[in-house]
Amino acid sequence: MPVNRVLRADAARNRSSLLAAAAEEFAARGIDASVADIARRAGVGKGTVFRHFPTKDDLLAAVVLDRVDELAGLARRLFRADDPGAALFELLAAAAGKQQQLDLSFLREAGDINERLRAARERLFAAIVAMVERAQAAGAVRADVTGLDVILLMCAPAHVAGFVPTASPETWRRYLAIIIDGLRPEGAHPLPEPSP
Amino acid sequence: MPVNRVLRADAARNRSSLLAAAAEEFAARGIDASVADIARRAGVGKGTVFRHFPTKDDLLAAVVLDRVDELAGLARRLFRADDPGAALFELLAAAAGKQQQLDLSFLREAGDINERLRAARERLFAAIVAMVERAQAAGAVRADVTGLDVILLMCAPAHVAGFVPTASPETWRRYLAIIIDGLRPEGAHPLPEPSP
Amino acid sequence: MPVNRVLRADAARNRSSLLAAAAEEFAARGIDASVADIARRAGVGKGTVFRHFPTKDDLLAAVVLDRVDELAGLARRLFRADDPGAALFELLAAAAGKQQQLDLSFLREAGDINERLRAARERLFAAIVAMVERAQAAGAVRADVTGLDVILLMCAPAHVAGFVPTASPETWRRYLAIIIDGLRPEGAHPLPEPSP
Amino acid sequence: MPVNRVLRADAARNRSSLLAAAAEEFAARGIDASVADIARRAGVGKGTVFRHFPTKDDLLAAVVLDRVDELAGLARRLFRADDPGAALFELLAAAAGKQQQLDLSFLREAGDINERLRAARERLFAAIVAMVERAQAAGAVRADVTGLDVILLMCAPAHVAGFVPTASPETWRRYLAIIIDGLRPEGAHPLPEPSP
DNA sequence: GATGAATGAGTATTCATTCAT
DNA sequence: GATGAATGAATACTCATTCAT
Repeated sequence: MPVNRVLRADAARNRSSLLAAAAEEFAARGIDASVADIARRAGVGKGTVFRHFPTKDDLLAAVVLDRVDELAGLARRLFRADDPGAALFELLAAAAGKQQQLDLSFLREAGDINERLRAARERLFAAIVAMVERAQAAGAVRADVTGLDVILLMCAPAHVAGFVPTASPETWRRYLAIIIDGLRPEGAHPLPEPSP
Repeated sequence: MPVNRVLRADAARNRSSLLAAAAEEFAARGIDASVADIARRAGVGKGTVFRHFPTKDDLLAAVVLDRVDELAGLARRLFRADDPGAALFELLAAAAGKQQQLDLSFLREAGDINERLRAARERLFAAIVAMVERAQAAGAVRADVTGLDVILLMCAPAHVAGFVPTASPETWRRYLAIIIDGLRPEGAHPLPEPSP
Repeated sequence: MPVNRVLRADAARNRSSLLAAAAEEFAARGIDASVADIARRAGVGKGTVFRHFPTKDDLLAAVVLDRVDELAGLARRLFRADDPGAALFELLAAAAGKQQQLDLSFLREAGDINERLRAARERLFAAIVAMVERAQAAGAVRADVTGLDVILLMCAPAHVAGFVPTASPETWRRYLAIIIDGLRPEGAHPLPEPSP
Repeated sequence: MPVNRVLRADAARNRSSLLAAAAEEFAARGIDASVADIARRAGVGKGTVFRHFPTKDDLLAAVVLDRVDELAGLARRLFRADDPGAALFELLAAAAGKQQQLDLSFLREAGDINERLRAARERLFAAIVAMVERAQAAGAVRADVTGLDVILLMCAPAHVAGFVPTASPETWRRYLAIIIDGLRPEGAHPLPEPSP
């Protein structure tokens, strides 16, 4: 049993090295980052990657799961905040900042994903929906947008800031601010198309 | 000449099949779409792709060039419109609609691109910058955004609408409307971070 | 019929352009020269190459045939020369010079070759064998070599001179001279291995 | 360490199978031998070739390096021999024998070759030059040839013997003997063209 | 007859995944 | 458990050959 314990500690250490290395590589090279590079960056053999994550996709899912879990935790904490609008916008900023490191667009692929990831995503989405409703009730967000609208739009700042790799790594904040201004009730024009 | 013409007709048909097929494949599978798949979708042999476009990158560039040229033409026409704000927003809608078919994010790779594509992109960007300034002068767009901000943000609606493939193909219009509301002077909050 | 005549003149002109262009390309790029390049150099379409020579190999064979025919003609002329040794060495020089432009090593592939080429090669070889025997009778060539030995060795000068592309195009003459000295009776040492 | 050793044993076995297979394929099909064929002959997967040799050129270089190293080692040993002429001729025989298995003509491509191969080649060439000079001083080789001449000529026997694939695999000895007779001082005629 | 567009088999190379050690 | 060697499917691209015009 102690032997087992030690091995587990090793395995756990490897697992987190791998997650960290994968996050960095996916951020830097996109979804095409190679398993070999991730293994090298984590300082383990290629085979170890596959012992922990049966598939490259599973590794990616695990990385995303980390981010989603962090966001869901933050959402839980922010839900009780005094200013519902500020709380929502803070969550959106956190989400956009995460994406700066990893395009969460992966979220969309709902089909053959990890079950745990799907669950975490649902938790996060439910939290965001609730926060949006609270912010709308407080008059901080226009009434004609849905939680899903906000979820989708929160992916935009990192995406468009990524077009200018030479810019400051905080550039996404500028575009989030513009989008948030679009989400406010003041000066809102009627929206075409229903929310999906 | 007629003989030549006829041959050209065949080749031209193949060329446009290829451009169409490539646009669809790139839209569906991203930049990693395979030349073989494009050829198959176009109903031609693999070799034919390379006869028309010496490189996969050239094919991609040609597809994007098509879109960019159309947009640049529209921009030229809209620049003289009576309502500068409406004109700009119409151009953004056209741009977002094009992207529904092809992520123009390819635009960012300024490095080793086709010379013609670079030129067309510059033309388009210059036109957008001019339209933004005109719209700002007319009070239709907030004063603290730049042409580049608008160029970047115009890529967002197609991107986020793409996350919900089951939604109406016009869903991007909803998100463009929200972003445009964020670009208006009414209710604008000061922006963090300088424009890149 | 006159029309036919004219067309034939055209065809003949194309055929010789092609042979010339092919000789140059094969000499410059080796056996991997591309049919497209040959056609371009000859100023004709690719299809025309295949009208005249059903196969790239047939084109190569035709080029070689030209050279072999020239050599066979020279051999016929030289056979009656006064000095059998000088005559043989002159023929070898002519052969080595031809190879400078086209590696005749192609001669070896006896299998699936053009029938005409095989016949021409046999004529040439027979002539060389006869000249060698005459030169041996005259004491100009050592008695223990065969015609085939001489045929094989005559391919060496161009081959080895080709290793130094920067050298004078006449460098092969130096190595032919050394080989010829090795073929002379003076200072000949007994040969190991029978002639193949 | 033993574990590592065992793995190495496997890899080493594959590496030598590959070198052997490559030598045979390159000898049989020339430089255009395909990596797939080499892999098949070696009984390994295509990927294994590239694990051992990052490039087809690297594989070719490794094959040639093997031969060149063996020759350079022999040259070092022979340099101290009593009979300088016999020593040189023995080295030439070894070189010609090696080529029977692989046309060293690859040696000529001085451009983008492996650094190790270039170094080994220089060592070998320097050794041959020294042996030639020693043999000339001893009167075993004519004074008007250079080390480079000998280097080039030593490639001829294998080349010409290769024209008769049905002959004894030792046939090259016959042609080397003739060329060596041409290199002796006895009966030497003045050479045209300078040494390259 | 001539042309060059179309074709597809073939090439070197990459990379996720498996497995012997 | 960990390692990295082996694998082979996949990819962009070339080129001899065919064929519609």
